[in-house]
Amino acid sequence: MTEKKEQILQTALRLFSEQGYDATPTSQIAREAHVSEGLIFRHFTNKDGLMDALLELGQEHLQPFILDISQEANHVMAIHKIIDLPILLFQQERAFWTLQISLKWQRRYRKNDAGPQAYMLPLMQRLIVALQALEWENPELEANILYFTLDGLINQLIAQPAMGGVHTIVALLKSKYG
Amino acid sequence: MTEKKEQILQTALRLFSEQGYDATPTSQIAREAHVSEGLIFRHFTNKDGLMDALLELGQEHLQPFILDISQEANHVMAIHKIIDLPILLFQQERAFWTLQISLKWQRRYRKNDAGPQAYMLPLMQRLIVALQALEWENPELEANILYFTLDGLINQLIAQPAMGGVHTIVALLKSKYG
DNA sequence: GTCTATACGGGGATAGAC
DNA sequence: GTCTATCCCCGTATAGAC
Repeated sequence: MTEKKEQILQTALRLFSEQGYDATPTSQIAREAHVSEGLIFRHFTNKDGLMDALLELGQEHLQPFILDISQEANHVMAIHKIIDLPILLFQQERAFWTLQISLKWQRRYRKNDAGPQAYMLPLMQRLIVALQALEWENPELEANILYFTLDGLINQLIAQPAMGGVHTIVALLKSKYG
Repeated sequence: MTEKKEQILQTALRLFSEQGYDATPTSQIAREAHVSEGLIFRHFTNKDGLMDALLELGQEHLQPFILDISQEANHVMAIHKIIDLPILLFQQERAFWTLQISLKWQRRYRKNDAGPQAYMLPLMQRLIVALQALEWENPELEANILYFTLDGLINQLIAQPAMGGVHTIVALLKSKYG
């Protein structure tokens, strides 16, 4: 991975997440990455290829978190880690997340229909198991509800980054589950 | 409002919500609305004007629901009506909602930063009052959490319309609040 | 109100030199 | 690996006839 190639990825990630995929011309990416436009196509074939590369990178960055939670033996800890995930990811990989989430709504990229929430499935499984173990009455439904809540939370974080009181909300949420 | 103008609006709403704003050329709108491309610009000045018209229409369609809930005197009923709103809106105004929500992620349309969730504020206010009256410990935080949950729910509905078990989830959610 | 024809610019992508 | 120059299409928008 050359420095220029990396620069392209980084710039594209920023611009795609800020402006959207369709609204970001390759010329702008090239300009802000201090790179010739042709180089983008040398490295990534076409604009779609550039996006694909970004999504793969995002997946890789996400893996450790998923793995850690899936393997967490303590049920309450597992739930709390899942609740913490939105803020954690947002702090560390904000642009990646904005991109992933906004992609859900840019239907051109339907090929990733399996993607956007597919990586969440292991977490859902772990969550259901935890709620069962803690003897909740409707583990599946409750898992769904919590999932929605966290989805709403991360959406809010992305839409309004300076949002205050997030940690209070997360704390209250944790207290509800164990 | 002539028939052709209405046809343009309807077609644009469908295509914008299915494909996104940037990914939908005016030529396609014209073709599928069985209208000349020039007519779109006669009526709406430019593509942005067309979008603005759609957003305004969406607002108008939403008003009755907001008003009804804001004026609901019974606290538990108010909460339940708010919980019902996502499914209700989704059934009646699916395309409008897909458009509104996807707009949040198509940053080109930032001028509506006040819009996307601004119309939810009255509901949040009503929700906080209701939770206070029902003597919940942290009305504001709880209102936030419920708001996130409903946001996640409507997102899920839009992303996966055939989703089963929605009503069970809504029922469980209602039982939690009164 | 509506259509046809057309202008104009910008977008993605390629060729070829270094 | 990288840049410059260039192509071509398609998207938005306008002009003018009916």
